[in-house]
Amino acid sequence: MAVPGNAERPLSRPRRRNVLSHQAILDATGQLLTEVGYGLTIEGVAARAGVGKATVYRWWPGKGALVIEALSGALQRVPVEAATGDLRADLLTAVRRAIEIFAFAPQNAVIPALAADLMGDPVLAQQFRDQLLRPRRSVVASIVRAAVERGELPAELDIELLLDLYAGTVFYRVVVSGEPVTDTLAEQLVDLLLDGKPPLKTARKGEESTSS
Amino acid sequence: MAVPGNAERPLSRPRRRNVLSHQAILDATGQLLTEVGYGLTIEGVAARAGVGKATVYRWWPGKGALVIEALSGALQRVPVEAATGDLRADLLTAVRRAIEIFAFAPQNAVIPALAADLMGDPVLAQQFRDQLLRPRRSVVASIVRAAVERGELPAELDIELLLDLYAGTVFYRVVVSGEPVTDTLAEQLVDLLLDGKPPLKTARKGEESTSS
Amino acid sequence: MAVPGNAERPLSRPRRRNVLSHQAILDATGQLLTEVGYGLTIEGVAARAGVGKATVYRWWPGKGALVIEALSGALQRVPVEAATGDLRADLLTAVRRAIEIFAFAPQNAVIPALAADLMGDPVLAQQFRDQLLRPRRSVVASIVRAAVERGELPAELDIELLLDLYAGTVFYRVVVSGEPVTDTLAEQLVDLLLDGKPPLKTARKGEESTSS
Amino acid sequence: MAVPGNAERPLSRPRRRNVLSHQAILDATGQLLTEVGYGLTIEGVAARAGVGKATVYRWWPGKGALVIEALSGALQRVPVEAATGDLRADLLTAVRRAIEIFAFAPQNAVIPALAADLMGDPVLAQQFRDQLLRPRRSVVASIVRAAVERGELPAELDIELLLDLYAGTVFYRVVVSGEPVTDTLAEQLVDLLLDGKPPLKTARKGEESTSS
DNA sequence: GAGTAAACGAGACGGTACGTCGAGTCTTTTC
DNA sequence: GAAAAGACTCGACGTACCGTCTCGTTTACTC
Repeated sequence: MAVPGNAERPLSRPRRRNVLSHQAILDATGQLLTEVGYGLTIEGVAARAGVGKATVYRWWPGKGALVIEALSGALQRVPVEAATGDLRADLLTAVRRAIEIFAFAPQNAVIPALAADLMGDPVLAQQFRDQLLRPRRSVVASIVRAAVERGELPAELDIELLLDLYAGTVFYRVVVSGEPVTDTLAEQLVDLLLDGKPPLKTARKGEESTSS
Repeated sequence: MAVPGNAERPLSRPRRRNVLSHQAILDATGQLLTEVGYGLTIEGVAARAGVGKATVYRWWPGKGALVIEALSGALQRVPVEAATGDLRADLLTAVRRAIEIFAFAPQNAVIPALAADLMGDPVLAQQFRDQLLRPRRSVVASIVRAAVERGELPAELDIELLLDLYAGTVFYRVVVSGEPVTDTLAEQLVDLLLDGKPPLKTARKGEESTSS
Repeated sequence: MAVPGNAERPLSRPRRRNVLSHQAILDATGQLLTEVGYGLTIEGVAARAGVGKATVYRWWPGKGALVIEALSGALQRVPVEAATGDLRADLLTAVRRAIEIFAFAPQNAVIPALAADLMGDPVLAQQFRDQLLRPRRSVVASIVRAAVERGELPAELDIELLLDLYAGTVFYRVVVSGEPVTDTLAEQLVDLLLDGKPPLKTARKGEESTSS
Repeated sequence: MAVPGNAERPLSRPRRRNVLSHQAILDATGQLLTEVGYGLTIEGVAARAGVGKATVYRWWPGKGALVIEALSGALQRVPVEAATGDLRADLLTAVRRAIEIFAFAPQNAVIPALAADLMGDPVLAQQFRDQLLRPRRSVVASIVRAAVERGELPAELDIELLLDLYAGTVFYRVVVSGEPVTDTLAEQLVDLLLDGKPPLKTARKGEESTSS
């Protein structure tokens, strides 16, 4: 692959960047995301990071890309819970995780705002899906795929759609319909996806609601 | 419509609003929504409507409320397709309708952007749900409720969740995951919701994709 | 002239402007001119005046026009010394005045910098000449013209050139050649202009020098 | 040069001694002076010269010094017209030369801008006068001095002032008063300086005007 | 049908942030 | 060991909108 002898030399573009500034910008972005959400400004990030605005613009085309990279960094520092091998339990964990992220995490308002920006910028959308979405989806996808291989689920299962079903429902409740998001919801979703059981208005257990 | 005499007399307050300006503002908002989307500005609306900015602010607290009212007006001018009584067919129509709105309508990017604004403004969220969401949901809800009463669906069916399931999945595909939104998706969703059939990667028919 | 009945209606452009802001901007400009000279910034002027930048740009196209107007206001507050009727004395006063302005006034560096900007902006040049230059020149011109009418100077005297001769010499010494500007210079110039006496290296009296 | 045997290696890289870079910088400065005038930037010069900004700053303290040196180089390549020995003719030539430089040369706007910078920087002023001004002035000064020695002009003539008189008048007309600069002006100036004739509004011959 | 008070168009106001440019300094890489 | 390349902080640019606030001017309700 590489030319023998000087394999480490990046011939095309060395692109020297100041690692300290770079990290300070991402840290400042992370802080401001929790403080003011997606309404943060590049000017504010630069000031917080002790950096010139131009330095931010040199490396990121805009707020969206910057936020995605900052979230991506935070994401990688969150450990992935190990799969137990129990499909129902693992899927329930995944749904609860989605509920946690979309409904209760402190910066849960960031994702909808960011998502809205994706609609008009395919490049940004690609970056978002590659850096933020795919890593998380692939964790659940491999759990489901293993179950398929064990014969617990149909061979032709549309795994991507399964993922969209539970994540989309939770997301939509939080962002659009405002219906309550409780742990019962997680169970209803798993029952539907694994057993085809239609969602019933059974007695609810936890009654946490979004409401924010 | 107007009762001759004093039909337009507001009961409580001498709300002497200029009906022409009011409508001009809503019209301008509608035009700008299709032209530049949710990125429209109050300044632009006022200019387009031939109206002072203060007149806009006098009647609407901000961009969100204005857009909701404009969309609501447009919504009322769209006729509701009659229910056939065939549950599967009517539900399929509803899903296709959601796909149409979220994925293919010219201003489909408006809803996510507006939704993002709802996260930080409960009053606006209430307005959105009352004026835009509930009317559409109640159409489908009554279709489903009729089927429940006919015994075609379980008595305890969680209708709200059913609505969130298909709408959320479509919305999430368009806005977040970017997975393709095709007519096959509509059939998969209906199969799952009515028959509990897990979504399979069967041969797809229509292969329209979102692409935006 | 005006249509009877509504004579007071300004038909063209009323152009409401906030007099307080307007004056605060000019005052701030004047202060900053003495403090930092022509290197002042619009941003600094706006901040000092407690005004938004846009307000400055609304009424002035740029730094040059703003500075001219500020200087013009200051100029009008300086009383014009009365002509004595003694041509030599009055002209000497005028030359000394030019020396004062170009060589010793606190903001004497402003005029050259401003003048340099005039070279590329005919509109600004016109404004400068109308508002700053002409008022001062016309004072001296009328003194000289009176002397012409009394027969003390030739009827065909090129008064404009006379003005350029002494002002230009002083200006050039200060700005370009750096030669000393003393009171002897004033006398040499008057001797040359009134009597045609060539400038001699006579014993100098005052030996003030520019040097700044 | 230093290394024996392969002294002819200038083609490999813009390397080594300053000579190549140095000249490239001066050339680029000259080009940009004619293209954009004194508004050129160090960044632009460096880019045009194919040189890093730091290289420019290593050898020149700023834009002013760089421009002076570039102009000085150009000046030396202009041949000095020989003196005829006819004082009036030679002086007329000198005045016309000043008119040419200040009013009609393509970069005539450079000198005022540069001059404005001199006001705040005595070191730069000294450099300007040594490298640009003195060479030209000494040419005319020696012509006049020769006439003094021949007895054609008074022994005590203040030659420096004479130079400032005509150069300053021309400069001032172009930069400040905007009065027309024609060939008649040259004759009026010479008449005044040599014969003490006051400037008259005689019929003008050439009516070229500055207009810039 | 006159008086009057609101709502109106127009747009100026103090602000915030935008994204760009250049200054002058500093660091890394290359020859 | 000089210098190319260019990243860095800083500050100002001129623009766009924000939401508030006068201005006179309609208008249409009240008396």
